[in-house]
Amino acid sequence: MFIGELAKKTNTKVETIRYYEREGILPAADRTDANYRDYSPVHLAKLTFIRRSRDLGFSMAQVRSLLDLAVDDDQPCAGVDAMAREHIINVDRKIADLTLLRAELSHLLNACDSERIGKCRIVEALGEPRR
Amino acid sequence: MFIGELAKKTNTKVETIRYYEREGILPAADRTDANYRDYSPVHLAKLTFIRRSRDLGFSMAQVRSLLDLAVDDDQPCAGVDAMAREHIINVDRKIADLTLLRAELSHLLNACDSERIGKCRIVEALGEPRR
DNA sequence: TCTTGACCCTATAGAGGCTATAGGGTGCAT
DNA sequence: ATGCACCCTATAGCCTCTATAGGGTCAAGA
Repeated sequence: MFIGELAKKTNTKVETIRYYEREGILPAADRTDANYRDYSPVHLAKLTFIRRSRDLGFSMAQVRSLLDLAVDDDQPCAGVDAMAREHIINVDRKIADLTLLRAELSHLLNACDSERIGKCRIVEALGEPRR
Repeated sequence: MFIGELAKKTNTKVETIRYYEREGILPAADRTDANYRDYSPVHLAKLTFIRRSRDLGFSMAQVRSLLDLAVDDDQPCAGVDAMAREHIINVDRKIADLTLLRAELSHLLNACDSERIGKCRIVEALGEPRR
């Protein structure tokens, strides 16, 4: 399949796919006589993996090491597991922060409804150094 | 406090602080006779807020607008109200996204039966197109 | 057969948000 | 007075894409 089809299937911009190839994160595809990239189902799976990992908030470097871990059949679980675990901690912290911010924002709305502008404490809500 | 101390306290690079000042998102500090920036606790809270917000995925423009809400002079209620409402929608969407992501990550963890080496399905799971 | 239009190619530049480097001043301890 | 860690400005570069310019390829239709 050509790059456009791969792009559609993985919901990725064509330019981004070429960028991934330049970065060496997606293996180069075979070329047709007309020098078109010709992708295989393996590329599709790998790119899907990359995109999904990026969506889940892993950095390029992390995706790289996830891919490396995937190649090594011996101990993939421990490494991948550890990365996911660490990531979950971050996500939980973010959800907590956003919930705080949300509360302050809706407080602001209520203050407004009661005709008196309340003090906005959004900075106070998130302005404290983390415990 | 000087810029280095502020940097340490907020886990921010000195260069980044100066960048925020140039961008007008963090107010300029007073200067000492030697032209050193001299920061107050107010700067500390504001910068902490900025960093947290950025970490939560708000763009610079969004952080700017959140900070505008915090200017507690009597602004026209309607404007503040509309802005706060908009941000709440945004925050709710972020919370929903992260909650989903959290579920997926913990699903990933479950897919890893670490007792059985070589049977890790995390990698497979990431390579599947999204249902 | 010739043209049109959707695709493909490379190379390069730009955006957003930092981060690093060069070249130099400040201030305190030894 | 000499180090050394810190501060200053100005400018260039990095990361992850995304867009643009300038140009080939190919199937379908006039």
